[in-house]
Amino acid sequence: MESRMGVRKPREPLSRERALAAATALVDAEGLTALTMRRLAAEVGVEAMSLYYHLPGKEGLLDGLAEAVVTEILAAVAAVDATLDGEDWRARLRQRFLAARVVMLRHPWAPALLSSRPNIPAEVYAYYDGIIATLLDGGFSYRIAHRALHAFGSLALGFAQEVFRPASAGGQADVEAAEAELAAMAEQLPHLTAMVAAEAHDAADPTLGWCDSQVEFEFTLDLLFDGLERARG
Amino acid sequence: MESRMGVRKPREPLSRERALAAATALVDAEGLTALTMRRLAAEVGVEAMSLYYHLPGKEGLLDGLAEAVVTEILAAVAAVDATLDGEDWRARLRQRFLAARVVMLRHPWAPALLSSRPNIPAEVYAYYDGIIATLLDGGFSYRIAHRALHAFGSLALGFAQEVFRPASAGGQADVEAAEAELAAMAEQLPHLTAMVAAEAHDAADPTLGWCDSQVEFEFTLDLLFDGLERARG
DNA sequence: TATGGTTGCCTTACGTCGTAAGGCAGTGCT
DNA sequence: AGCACTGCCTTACGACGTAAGGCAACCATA
Repeated sequence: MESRMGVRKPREPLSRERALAAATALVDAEGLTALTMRRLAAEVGVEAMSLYYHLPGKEGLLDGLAEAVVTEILAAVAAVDATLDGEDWRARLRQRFLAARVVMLRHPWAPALLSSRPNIPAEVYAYYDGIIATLLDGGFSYRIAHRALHAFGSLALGFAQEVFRPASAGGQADVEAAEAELAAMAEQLPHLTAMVAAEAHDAADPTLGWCDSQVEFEFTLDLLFDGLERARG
Repeated sequence: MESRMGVRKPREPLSRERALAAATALVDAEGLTALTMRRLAAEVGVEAMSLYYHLPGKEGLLDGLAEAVVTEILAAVAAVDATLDGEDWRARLRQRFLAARVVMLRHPWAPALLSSRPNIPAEVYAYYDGIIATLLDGGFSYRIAHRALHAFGSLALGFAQEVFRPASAGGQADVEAAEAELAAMAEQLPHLTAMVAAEAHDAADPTLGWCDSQVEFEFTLDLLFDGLERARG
């Protein structure tokens, strides 16, 4: 027996999801700089400090936003991928990237947000796992799959920072946390973890951007040079 | 006859250059978030508001920082390029990129800074002009040179934002200002301006990142796919 | 030598930001 | 009845960028 005293619902109680949805709408409409705690609070009809009951602070809010975008990308990619059963790796990868791009165009602030986040959202790993899976399915070795990921750069998520690794500014703890997190969901990222294992990176670098070694850089360089030479006409 | 009354110079009077040098040192040591007007002022032994005599505000400070990094890149690139007279385009481009990368590794904050600037520093145009010159010298058409620039992405300046164009948030004025600026130094950017003219972009898009059209995106995609296919082994 | 403008730095103050600390009404469980 | 918890609020603090204005030292000119 639920209480049903008023025809007017006084207010549904606000949740992390509602807050994040409002934040996304705000940022879509007015850009990242418009997103302040007070402003978002006003947007959902609440005072600033009330947000802290549902979100762990501004950074947590931004993390949530980033997570939400990647989730949206994940969904879009999964949708197109499901329609491409018979296709080869090129067609599949192409459609994946194009689908991700559509989401990015809907949220132009996403690349800047993602590249500014000190810790990589967990969903990003899942996204990359799907790319790796497609490559492996296409007959690529772990090594080339790895290098391909680097080479794709900004085509995958709309941004790329070859040199800069935000985690490097965050100290050792963040790296360890990222490692632990990655290990925790290893069975959900079979291809990624297998690739990392196969590549046998130094233990300190188990994510996907830090191994910005000279060799990755030059591999991409040569890939592009070769392609351009052929296109020179 | 200059006045020379004291053995002790009371203080040399602080300049834009000294302020920018201090800012660079600060950011190298403690990251972009440590750069505040008050902190920088303290660093050069002055009160915060005194900085406004030499710099037009925080944004102007960041612009100056960005300009300084690109200038450093420009110098490094010019130095190596001078030693590569007989080499082909591949070797020259490679050394250019690697030289730029060294500077980036010295200033890990540079990609984030550059990608966050609402207006592209003028020096960036000069940098791209040099790349285009190398490509043209290597026998490339303006069209392929243009697409090559897009394909290089983050290899050139350490970052790339395929979708996001900061200027889009800045309104019309910024685009016009950029156009005017570019036109003003057209004779210093012969290859860039020639390429833009040859490509006949829509008048609204004369810079280097905005033409992030589907075709550029897919060109890069195919370039990489072709290269990867050959590397598949 | 007196004077007035310019240069370089300072003090004070305002509005905005994120958020710590604590209050207070409503709900549900014991 | 009592109490804990939930969800929101008020107040307040320190840090930020910067507008407004003051003040001393310098310099050129009369």
